[in-house]
Amino acid sequence: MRTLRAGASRLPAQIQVVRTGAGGTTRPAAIGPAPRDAIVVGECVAEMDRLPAGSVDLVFADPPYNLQLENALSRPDQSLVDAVDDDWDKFVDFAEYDAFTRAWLAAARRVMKPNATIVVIGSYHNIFRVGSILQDLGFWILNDIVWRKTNPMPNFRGRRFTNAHETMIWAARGQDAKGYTFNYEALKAGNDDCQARSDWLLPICTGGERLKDKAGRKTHPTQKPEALLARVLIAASNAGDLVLDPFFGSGTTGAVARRLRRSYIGIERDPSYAAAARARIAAVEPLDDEAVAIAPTRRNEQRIAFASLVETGVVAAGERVFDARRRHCALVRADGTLAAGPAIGSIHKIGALVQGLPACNGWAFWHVERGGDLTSIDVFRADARASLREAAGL
Amino acid sequence: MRTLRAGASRLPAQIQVVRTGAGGTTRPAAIGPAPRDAIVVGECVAEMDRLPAGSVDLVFADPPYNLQLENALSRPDQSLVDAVDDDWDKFVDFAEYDAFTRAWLAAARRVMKPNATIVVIGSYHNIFRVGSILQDLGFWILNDIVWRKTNPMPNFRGRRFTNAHETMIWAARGQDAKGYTFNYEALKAGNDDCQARSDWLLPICTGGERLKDKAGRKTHPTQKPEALLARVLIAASNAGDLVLDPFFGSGTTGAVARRLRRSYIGIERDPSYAAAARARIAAVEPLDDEAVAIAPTRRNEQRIAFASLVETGVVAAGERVFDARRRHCALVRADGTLAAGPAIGSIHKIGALVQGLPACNGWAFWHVERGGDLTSIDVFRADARASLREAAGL
DNA sequence: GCCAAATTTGAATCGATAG
DNA sequence: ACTATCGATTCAAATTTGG
Repeated sequence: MRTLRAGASRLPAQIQVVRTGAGGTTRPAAIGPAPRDAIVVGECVAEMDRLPAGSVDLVFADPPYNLQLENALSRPDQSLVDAVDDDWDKFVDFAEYDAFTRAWLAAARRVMKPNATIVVIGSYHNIFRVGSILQDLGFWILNDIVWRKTNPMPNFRGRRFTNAHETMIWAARGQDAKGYTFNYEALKAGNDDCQARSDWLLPICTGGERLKDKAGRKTHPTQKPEALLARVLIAASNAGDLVLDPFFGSGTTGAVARRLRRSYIGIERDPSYAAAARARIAAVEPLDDEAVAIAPTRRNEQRIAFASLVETGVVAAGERVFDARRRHCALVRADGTLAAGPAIGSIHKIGALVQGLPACNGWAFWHVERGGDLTSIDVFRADARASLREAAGL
Repeated sequence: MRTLRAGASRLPAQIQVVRTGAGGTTRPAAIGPAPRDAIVVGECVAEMDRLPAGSVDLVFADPPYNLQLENALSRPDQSLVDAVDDDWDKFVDFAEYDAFTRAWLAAARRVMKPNATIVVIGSYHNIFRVGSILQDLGFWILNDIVWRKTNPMPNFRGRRFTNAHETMIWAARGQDAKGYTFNYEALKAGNDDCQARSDWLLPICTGGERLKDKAGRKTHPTQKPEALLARVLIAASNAGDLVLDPFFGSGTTGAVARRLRRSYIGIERDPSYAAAARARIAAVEPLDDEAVAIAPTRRNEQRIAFASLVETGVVAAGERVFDARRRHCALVRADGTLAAGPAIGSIHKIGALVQGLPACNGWAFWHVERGGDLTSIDVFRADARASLREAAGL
């Protein structure tokens, strides 16, 4: 349970709902600056075509699964399973589903920034079509991610394995897009300092989180858990980023985006879903900046030159550096290079040379003698960074 | 360890190796009764075309994955990863891979009995192509099954999630094939009387099971674990059934089939792989008829990430954690890290930092306020474990 | 011989930047 | 588009080496 704090009740005035004309048929034009924190009622391809190219940082899509249910399914006690039988999940054949998929993925790709990524969730009914078309359109798959459900619906007929997972495909806009957002360090720190895997274990959406009408019927048949979206947004976006969800449904993406201080655009063709999403998001309290700011990573830390350690005397010119087991050693020169026999070069080059390797991280490899023990030169780099931060008033 | 029993040492006289003419180009004809317990050296499409239609009970296929590796990958210690760079995994583009896939799947479909099923394993590189083509050819997908690896290769660059699983697609010959084999009760009985799920946790193939040459080099780059094949054969075939593997490789399918008293046909185009498979299978001791039952693995999967407690709201992002005597405190961030002043890191790292210690068990150290009192976060971890066990039906 | 420590390895579409 | 440089990056399990 989340409790309200001071300021919690302020309304999200920035939430807008844009409506297409009745019928919601194709209607291009628009292409101003992309709206932020908006729900658009309309067809997703037409509405994406109205957004400016290269404007969103992340796409999360939960498209129709193209379930092929021919008969009603009943439980062993003869009660009826409330299956997905909505019009939006009816496709005549694979060709039609493929054409639909190609259209919305192409539209999504246009509005993605060059370094944006896309996450599409699906089941075996549709995910192979989606994955193939993603590849055909030039997307570059980064991972397929398995959402393992702690509490899946059992297989009542006993003719298959319990369908206990869904699959997400995470893809960059293209093979050359190397600068995509992946908050590796944050995910690792949140996972007992162990790198995050491609299989995620999470419960399905139930209980108080599941939207229901007054009669207790679920508002949307495939509402995704907020925990799933939270992990997606934390992994592949930063605070302030713009997240597009072309199949907004009950608005889980918007609710989590607002809580994590991302902006969102949700496109939904059913006005009643859009209304439910709007009310839901309005009740969300964004987290404090501090709770969602990007964790600093080693990648974006201040660079320290080994030469500056020598200049300041932290490591003395003329002393010797060793590897952790004293199998190799080298001489520190006044200009911040090392000498090993006739060879002179950077801490990395000489580290690689003495080991006969193509490369080496000299910061991790070399140590100096302090009080009889060996101390990694990386310790002195960390000290230098700390004093730099202090000097900067942090 | 399997011990030899009376009659155990009889040689598998029925193992035959059939060879195509040199070059192994297309060579139809044949179509007598299907061979049993045979390894055929040749191209899989041509060799399948020589088998009679409707003759096999199960197809297991581990086709080339179409990896598209451009550069060498080295570990942090500069050792080189032995990547798959074999000729059989070279395709110029997706179109060529698709044509190849369509050809072998169509050939396999012809030789399947009406109620036969097929299992194809792959990774995100190829599985979406395979799944789409299966559907296009009229196969009816029954499940996608996730093989979760207990010991996957880590992601060395920190740019993606650890690729910790592979995907199998299990499909019937067509939508109308209702009489396929699925040993539901056996799987359930072997799984603590709990329905078998679509996610399987198994180690990769290492140790004594991994075939190696005299120099210690692995015989085949992608040898699958026998436990995986055993579960497939137990689930989708019966003793005496004929199992076809068109990409036989090191012969895992044949070895497990022989042990579980199924017959097999293995097609392999590389004579040296076929020879290794033949020797391997000859050493396998078939189980007693009654012993052909299930040995399920339920491994400890108790690891709970602090991030998952935050995602599910058990611990709220934005709240504060304290040590038992409230001498230290930190802020819970949405990604499951803690913030103490400017420092951000895991529960362990920040616990160590605030105490000025080199290490700290964050689970034991940190507490949250609940009803005015402090509760150890380890209590919530224990709760999460308990509900996991419950969800697993234990 | 036994236990501890060190080493090896696995289907991988795995950098950024300056010049 | 290319090269050279800097320096960032790993988990589980089996096997080998050392004490």
